Amino acid sequence: MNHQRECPVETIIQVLGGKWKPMILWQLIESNKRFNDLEKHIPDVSQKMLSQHLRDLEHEGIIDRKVYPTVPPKVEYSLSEYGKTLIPVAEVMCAWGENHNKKKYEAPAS
Amino acid sequence: MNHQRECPVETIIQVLGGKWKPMILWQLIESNKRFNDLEKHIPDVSQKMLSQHLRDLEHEGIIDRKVYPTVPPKVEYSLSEYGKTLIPVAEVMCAWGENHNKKKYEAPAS
DNA sequence: CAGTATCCCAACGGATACTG
DNA sequence: CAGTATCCGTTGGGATACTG
Repeated sequence: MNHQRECPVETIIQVLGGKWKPMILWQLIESNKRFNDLEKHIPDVSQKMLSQHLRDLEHEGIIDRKVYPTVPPKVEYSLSEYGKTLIPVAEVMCAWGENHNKKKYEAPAS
Repeated sequence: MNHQRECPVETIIQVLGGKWKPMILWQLIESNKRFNDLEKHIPDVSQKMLSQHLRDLEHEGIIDRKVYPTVPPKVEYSLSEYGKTLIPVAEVMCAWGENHNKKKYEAPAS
């Protein structure tokens, strides 16, 4: 591990750093979902940002997008095999974040 | 672990999500440093952002700031005990990011 | 040395309207 | 249904100048 210079903690922050990306991730870890499903499960997300974040994650290879050529169209999003490598990392991040929030709530030093 | 709604992956992304914060972290993991040292070791960071990020990290309890009341002033930054809990998390994030970058370089699919 | 203050630009994200 | 296009406000961050 190289801590001196180009350490790519930033990389994963960019991949997960959109406002709704972690939420999208958890949703797709839970089960494959259609665009509309994601909208319903993620309150307050706009179509624009949902669409944009989905394309970002797709381009990073994290999620798969399957289009069924029907009318009306059906599109299913799922976590890719590669995307599954993110799960343990996200769990670790999540655990730290949970503890951090708890700490802030208990001791509102700021 | 609760993956349905408020999962705090976002929390750690906020804590580490400034442009220079991961770099600052690695620097302070390596050794305690003064403001000027950090400037030297982090090329291209502006005084404004270095100062701002340091205060952010301090307020989150990640780093300690020790002022020596000398002339000229001397200020030493260090990783707090609590901040050290971030190290293993950052290592995991770093490892995934490193692999992700390598993958992109090998297979420039995009 | 270790910062602050100010100005400014670019990126992010929300609201709304439109489409194959 | 699953998006895209446009507009617009907010925030993040760079450049420069100044200070205890």
